[in-house]
Amino acid sequence: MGRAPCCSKVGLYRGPWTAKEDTLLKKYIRVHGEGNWRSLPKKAGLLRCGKSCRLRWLNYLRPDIKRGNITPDEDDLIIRLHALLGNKWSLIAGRLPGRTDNEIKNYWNTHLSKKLRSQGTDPNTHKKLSESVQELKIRTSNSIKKLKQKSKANEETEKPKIHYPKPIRFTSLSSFSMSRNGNFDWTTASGTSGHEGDRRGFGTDAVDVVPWPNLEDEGIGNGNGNEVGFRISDDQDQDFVNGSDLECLSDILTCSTSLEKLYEEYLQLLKAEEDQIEYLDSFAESLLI
DNA sequence: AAATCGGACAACCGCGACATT
DNA sequence: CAATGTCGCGGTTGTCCGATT
Repeated sequence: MGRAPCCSKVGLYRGPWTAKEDTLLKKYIRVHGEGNWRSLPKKAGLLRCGKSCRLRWLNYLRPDIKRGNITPDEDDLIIRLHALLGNKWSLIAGRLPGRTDNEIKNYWNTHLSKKLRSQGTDPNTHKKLSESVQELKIRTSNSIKKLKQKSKANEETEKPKIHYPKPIRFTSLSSFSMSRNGNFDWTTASGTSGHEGDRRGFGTDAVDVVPWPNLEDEGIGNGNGNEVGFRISDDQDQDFVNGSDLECLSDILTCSTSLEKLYEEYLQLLKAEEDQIEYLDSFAESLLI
């Protein structure tokens, strides 16, 4: 249950601080020191709430504040610390003398997150965006392989059926993103490719591909519980029993061979990074002590 | 020259943690 | 132990200002 906002009191100023207010605040703190923010405004002759005074002092008036000109070294440090600590701006600021949490937060939101994105890195997870996409592609091809096997089995046991093409509903792989907690963001996955006109990869065939977060249930996942992939929805399985569907799949499966190679390389990279992650973990612990 | 847009950053707000009564 | 007060944090909003149309 939240308390009433302290700045809603009638008669208190809000918005940008004037030079006069700054002077009053600095003068008061120089004499009496920081703290007692609740009573400070009254004593200092300011018509501001204590929170506002505290913020103004910590983020702007404090004498030891460095302003602007964040160096490439600081850039790098912020990125590394963010990778370790997440949005713990005060902790990050604590490692950067003269920088405030607010400044770092703003700098992150306006500069660094864009910089990382432009480098193909997810600013929330610090993982390569292409890796996320690659993983999804691999899982898709695995799903299709399974489906192909299933279709073959069906062919052997059932008479061929004629199925008319249905409009495709295939979500664009390139539009996935990772959320802060490491899950994929499916809300962005429909978008432009969700309409009937977009039939990339599957020709005119009817495939309804839906998010499939529980790959482990099918023995496909690697057991870490964080995987997301595709499955072809059950009610569409029958659409794959005719030959034309499988022809379309062959292109994808050819592609999946090279994806398997890429996946091998990816696993090797992961292995190589394990040592580095171990080092970073111990570094993070040292920061939090 | 005016309008619009977008980046940068200061300031606000809600809430949780902790301290005090 | 519960109620209340204070502080600090992180997310969001508002405003300023330069660039672009």
